[in-house]
Amino acid sequence: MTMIKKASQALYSIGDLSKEFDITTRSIRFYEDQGLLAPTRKGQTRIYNQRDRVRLKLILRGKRLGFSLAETGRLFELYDADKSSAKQLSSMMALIAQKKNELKQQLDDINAVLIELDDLESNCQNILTKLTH
Amino acid sequence: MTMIKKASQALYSIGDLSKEFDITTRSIRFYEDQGLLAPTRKGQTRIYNQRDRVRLKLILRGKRLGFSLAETGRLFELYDADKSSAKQLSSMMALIAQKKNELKQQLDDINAVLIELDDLESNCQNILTKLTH
DNA sequence: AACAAACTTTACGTTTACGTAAACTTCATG
DNA sequence: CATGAAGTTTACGTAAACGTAAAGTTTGTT
Repeated sequence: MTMIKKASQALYSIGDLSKEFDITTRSIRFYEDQGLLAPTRKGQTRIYNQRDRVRLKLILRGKRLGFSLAETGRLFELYDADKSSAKQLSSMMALIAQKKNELKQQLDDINAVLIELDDLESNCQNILTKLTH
Repeated sequence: MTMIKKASQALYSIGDLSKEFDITTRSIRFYEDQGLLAPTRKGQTRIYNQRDRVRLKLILRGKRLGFSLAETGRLFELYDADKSSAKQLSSMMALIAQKKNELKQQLDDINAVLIELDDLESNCQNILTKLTH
């Protein structure tokens, strides 16, 4: 409930995070189950630090983008991945390039829908003005 | 399999569309089941016209954006909706505004991820050059 | 001490978006 | 005419992402 502080390290309970991001504790535990979070424990109780919190934020951003949890997990792996071998690195860059392409496609899609909605909106506005006039 | 023409109206079989958009016929029938498509019939067989095809394209664009089929359905309804009453129109415009906000949020999200991926990419490129050098 | 609030695990249920198989009809063609 | 390709319906199965109890522990407060 109250934020736990310990040597200038901000710590959070599962309830803290569920309130902050307006999700259920069930969801947070599920993300852990799927390997996307790994809070420490104090006894049985989960303790989340700043990094965990950022991860959770990233998970939710991914969801807004229509990423599956598995996809978001793969992105996490990309960040944490072993960058020691050239082979690793180039297969990694291929993945990055692919993701970038998907996202660019998504950008185009969104812009298209936005234009259509703008169109529809001004159309509605027009009819409305005529109606109330 | 061959495209059916009839007085300059382009018509398609379910197989045509499944090939064109690289999806299964099962999916197409499912979209119909959910009320997103309504092809005419020739006997038992579904016949899709240009409008159906466009709709299908929009469904798939929606999917790329992470829309549920229900959401896409609601968008379709927006387009087709009754624009006769001022009440209808304004509640409709509220919906449009909401969707626009969601999409703008999504735009921001995508741009953020793209920047991060660019970052990660150049990072990788850097290490790779040093490694192979 | 007792009580509520917040935490825990376990486990079955639910929705969405199809996959997959079975069993059938229709149609062009060798 | 049979046979293969493409269409149909019906129906059960499945993965993802949780929802929703149930049943128990821990902790701070009255």
